[in-house]
Amino acid sequence: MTISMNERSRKILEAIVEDYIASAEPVGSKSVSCRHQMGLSPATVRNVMADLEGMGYLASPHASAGRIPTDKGYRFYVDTLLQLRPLKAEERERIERQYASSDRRIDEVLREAVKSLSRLSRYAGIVMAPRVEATVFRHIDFVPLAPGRVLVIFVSRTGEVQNKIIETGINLPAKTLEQMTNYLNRVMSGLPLDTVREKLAQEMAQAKREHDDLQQRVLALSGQALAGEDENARVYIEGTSNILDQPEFADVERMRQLYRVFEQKSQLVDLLDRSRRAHGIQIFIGNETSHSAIAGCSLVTATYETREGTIGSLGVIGPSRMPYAQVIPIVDYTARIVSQLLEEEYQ
Amino acid sequence: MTISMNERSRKILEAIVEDYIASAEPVGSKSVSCRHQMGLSPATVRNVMADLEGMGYLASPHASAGRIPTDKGYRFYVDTLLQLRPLKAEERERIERQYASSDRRIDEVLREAVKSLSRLSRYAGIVMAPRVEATVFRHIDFVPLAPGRVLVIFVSRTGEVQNKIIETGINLPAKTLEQMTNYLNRVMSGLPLDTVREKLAQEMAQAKREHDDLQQRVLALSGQALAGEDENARVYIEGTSNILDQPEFADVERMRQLYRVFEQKSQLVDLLDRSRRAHGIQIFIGNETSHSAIAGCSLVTATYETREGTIGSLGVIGPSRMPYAQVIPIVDYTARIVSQLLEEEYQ
DNA sequence: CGTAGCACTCACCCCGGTAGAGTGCCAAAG
DNA sequence: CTTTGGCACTCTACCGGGGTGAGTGCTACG
Repeated sequence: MTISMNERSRKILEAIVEDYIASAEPVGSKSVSCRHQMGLSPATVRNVMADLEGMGYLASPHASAGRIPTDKGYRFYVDTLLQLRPLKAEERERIERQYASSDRRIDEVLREAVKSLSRLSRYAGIVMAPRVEATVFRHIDFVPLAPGRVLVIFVSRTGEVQNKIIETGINLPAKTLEQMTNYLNRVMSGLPLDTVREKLAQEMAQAKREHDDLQQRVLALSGQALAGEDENARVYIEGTSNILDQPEFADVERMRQLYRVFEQKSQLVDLLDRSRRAHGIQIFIGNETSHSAIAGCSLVTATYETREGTIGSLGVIGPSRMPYAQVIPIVDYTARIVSQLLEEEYQ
Repeated sequence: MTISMNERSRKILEAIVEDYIASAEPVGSKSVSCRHQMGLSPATVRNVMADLEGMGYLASPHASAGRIPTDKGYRFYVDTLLQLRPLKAEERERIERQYASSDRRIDEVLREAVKSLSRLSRYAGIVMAPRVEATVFRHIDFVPLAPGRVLVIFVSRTGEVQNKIIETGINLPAKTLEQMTNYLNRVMSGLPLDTVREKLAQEMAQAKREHDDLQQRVLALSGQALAGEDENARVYIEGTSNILDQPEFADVERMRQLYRVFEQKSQLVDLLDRSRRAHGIQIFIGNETSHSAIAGCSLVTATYETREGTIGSLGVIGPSRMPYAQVIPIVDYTARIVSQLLEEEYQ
């Protein structure tokens, strides 16, 4: 009764995880010994399986069913057993084609990415857009809509447009707004947004000293327009109904829980944000997410980035019983393509 | 065996529909005769129920269950039996408060509306934004992003912002763009979008005659930017997971179908568009939608409008077994509030 | 025309029996 | 000491049957 993970145990764990991924049914000793002709009798496999269960890699739903992998089992599989199935040229091409028609603006690209992820993985695609803070100032514009109400439009270098209507209280003359537009566009262009914020604050202080009330107000406007947006609105999800086809979600209560999570998004924001802080591919399995509502689910994520650093993350969410060997390359390649498209925009 | 709908039959139909709405269980003759003490024995009620079934207002799931309303039954109930339960002052206030923080821009207002609808009805809220064609030109802006790529921003009178990146092929000088911006903003401001389109076409023709290639190109840009957007993107849905709580969706297959519809949206676009063409409250019950995927569901919609006419529609989607008496006033009042908020924007 | 009574019909639940899959353990073989 | 074959055991899933209860349809009567 070895308590170590020798070569044989690993092979058997691998076989079980892969069988279970393929069939969604508890795997028994016999099927392992037969289908993976490794010259071992069912009895031997049974012994090993008992060990693996003792070590926490497998669990049995009930006494006389086969075994299914635990979260720990999946983790071990993903970390040390998994052999990625690289994408075929035609698959890579298919991914690339997806973006051909897109207008290369970041939100367009991300929207295509989320569609592509869900279609290819047959699970739910999930993408988190960069925080506005991470963007670079390109252009600002004030459009007076009515006395006391101004629409502020802000464009980032990558062509993202943010806009906000601000109640100014008093009526700002169009002339002042125009002058201010020109000034800001000249001075701030090309600066990262946090720098822009600082500068605005400085200029406001100066305007105050000079008792230039009008200018102070317009600067305040700009500051408001650049204020951070709703975190949850930055998450795109698509293909959630794919997950409904999975047998593990035949249970209505679990579906409900999962859809609450999709609708609420905040837990996804949390995970994608954690992923963003890391680098490259990351995998959250089941309870590792520490969000019990998505127990039984895994998240495969990757970061997308430009040469100025990581700017966001994207991935796939599906049942823990997921063909990681295929999903990981899909997520990985999508992240690369997205990075590349955005990089081109940066010039 | 009367084949007419006399007062008594109507009362009984009403009782059955309301009991079924409240309980989600087939209602039997006894419970009708008891709970609605109308001085009739179960046997009499049975006779009437048999008639109602014969006329197609009721159906029995199987021989010895009670009866449930058919689509036709709901239709009759809604059209001639239903007594609306008007909103209490506090409920109206609660709806209004929802919009207090919104920035009154149309998409903000609609986003609040869809949230409010789903929260109040406890079903899914659904809102369709106006078509761009219905809006009035307010402002256009060109932001050169890179040589050969221009971001075109278009603002409607209500402060909606649409933007699009256009590949121009050749490099348009900033000067030309600026002149053109000024010109277009002067000439087009306040015109409805279809008029703007026509005018653009005229001006392009003229530029062509005058061999003013640059100007012709910029005009073409503007035209492209005003092109219609994706229909499906105009639909907001929220609170879909509310529907999962309904007992009629305990069946996984139906949930799947429904979620496919929510994700795909095109069928909803169709219904909301039909609703928009009508006036005021409209109710689609079950198969009346002629979309079999949402069988068993009803849609309560209303149009929102300004003094210039109907611009969009909003409503609630839930099971046909829906407390119409409460849902209809909610939808109605929401549409009024939205109309009013937008009207204020129009000045 | 309304009502009471009665036989009938299903869906639902609980039961017990069975088949099948898979395990755990043990003793024998390599 | 490891592997294997054998065997008893366990537990689930599946089936068929009887009982129960709700609700109906029909008929006869006031």
